[in-house]
Amino acid sequence: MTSARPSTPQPPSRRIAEDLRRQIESGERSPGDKLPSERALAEAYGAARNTAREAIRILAEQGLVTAKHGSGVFVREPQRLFRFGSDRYSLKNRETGLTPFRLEAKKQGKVARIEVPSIAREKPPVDVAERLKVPADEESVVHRENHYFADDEPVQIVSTYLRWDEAQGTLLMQPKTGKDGIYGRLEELGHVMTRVRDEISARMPTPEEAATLELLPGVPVLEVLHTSLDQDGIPFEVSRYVHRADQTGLLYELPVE
Amino acid sequence: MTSARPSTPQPPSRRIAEDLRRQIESGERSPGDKLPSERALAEAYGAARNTAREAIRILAEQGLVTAKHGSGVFVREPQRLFRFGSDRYSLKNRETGLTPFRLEAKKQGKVARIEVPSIAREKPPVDVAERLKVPADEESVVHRENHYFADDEPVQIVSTYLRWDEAQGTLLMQPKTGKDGIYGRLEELGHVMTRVRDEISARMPTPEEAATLELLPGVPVLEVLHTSLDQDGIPFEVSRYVHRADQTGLLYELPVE
DNA sequence: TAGTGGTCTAGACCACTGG
DNA sequence: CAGTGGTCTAGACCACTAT
Repeated sequence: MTSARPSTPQPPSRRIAEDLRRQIESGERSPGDKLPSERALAEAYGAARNTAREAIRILAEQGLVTAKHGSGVFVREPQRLFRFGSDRYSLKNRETGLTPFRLEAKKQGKVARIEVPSIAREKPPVDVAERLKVPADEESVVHRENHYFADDEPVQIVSTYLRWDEAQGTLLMQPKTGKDGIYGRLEELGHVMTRVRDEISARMPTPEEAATLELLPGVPVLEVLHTSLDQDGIPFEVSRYVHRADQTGLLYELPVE
Repeated sequence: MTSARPSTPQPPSRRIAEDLRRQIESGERSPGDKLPSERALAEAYGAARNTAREAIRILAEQGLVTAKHGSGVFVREPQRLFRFGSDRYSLKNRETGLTPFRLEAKKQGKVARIEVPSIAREKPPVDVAERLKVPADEESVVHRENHYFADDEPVQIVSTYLRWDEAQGTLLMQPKTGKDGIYGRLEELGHVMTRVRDEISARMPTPEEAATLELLPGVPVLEVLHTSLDQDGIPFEVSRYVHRADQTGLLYELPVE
């Protein structure tokens, strides 16, 4: 009498989602494959279209499938990961004349493009003010916002904050900052990067970030709040990196003790 | 006649979501506050309940609100972050007699608990095999799975992989591994941790992970694939950490160059 | 133009929470 | 018990994509 093992009889939408998930993970449906249409799924399972649709939503939330309006629902392609390493701040990289991002893009055979949508004097966000040790209630920083693209696809958003009293009237206020970029200029100001502190978290994107990064539903972002410390332990630069997590990984390699 | 600025006349569900989002971000609705019920929202906007429900779903996906079945929808409380640092591997911590997790839990005033649901000889996942430099098609590793709790709330899942030929017949096969934990035993086997490599990514959880970590919808996970290298540069331990991103952050502090 | 996903309506019943 | 979210039905129209 007692049936097999329906410990919790799942609702139809979950059951459909589970079936499809199994098919995808077993390789029965490969990346790029088109799933049956919502209407077809509904009919096959004797359910309403909304129920089939809910099943698709569950899979999309897990990052397994992507809906293309007017076209169909497809099994998501596994993405090659960009890797941003702890060596991205390394001085060695300067010898190449390439920024870390251009270097990584080149490794992946992609064309890097960097936009600088804004450079402005601003009040810093509280977390930035804390780390840069500047007042949060004054326009104490310069905010440089950068957008990074690989083959014209957006990959990361970077907001860099510098002390206004140092950056004022220098190349740090310009889109082109000269040889070795901002770190080159900051070195001339007496700040040699000696230690870095990266605070890493993950979350779902804001609508603005989703739009800028052209993120599909169900793709989180990696946020890195980076602080550069100079030879005297003084923080002289804070940056917030927002990476799309479906194409980006981080790599930290470090000595112990 | 021409209305204000409906550049893209948003569908009602988005409009409702946007309204609520503004209210939350402006502080008009504070963390812990209860939102109007789906039925109330629907009536207020002259929409069907499903439309109001869709608006709530959008906010939940962004991690802004949490639905409590039978109770209501609430503005999510900002979570205090656990911080796992690059010093979690540090030998200094051994002097405290506490593992890094217990140490961090204590800092936060919480009670740590660790479960070891399984220890078994297995075939390693391909990414682990690559890093540990063992064959992927044999039962070449011991897999220790650990679940970590703070005040009985699950915080992270850790899968540790060790070479079978080294772990066989030692305390490394037991839940209690003795003084200084597995690293103590591995040191006795001649492996002094000298460098670590952490590969970090973020993604949505699998259903199993969501269940184990009791994750609410819209919460991603942080995955760290960790490799320990000894004094000869030989990898002797690989671990996969899966953290809930709503309560966990990572901190890496390191010298440059 | 046919087929797809995106959104919506107006109901319904169930499962859970709280007083 | 009343009120809440969770799920479902059976339609409908729209927007987009391919052919």
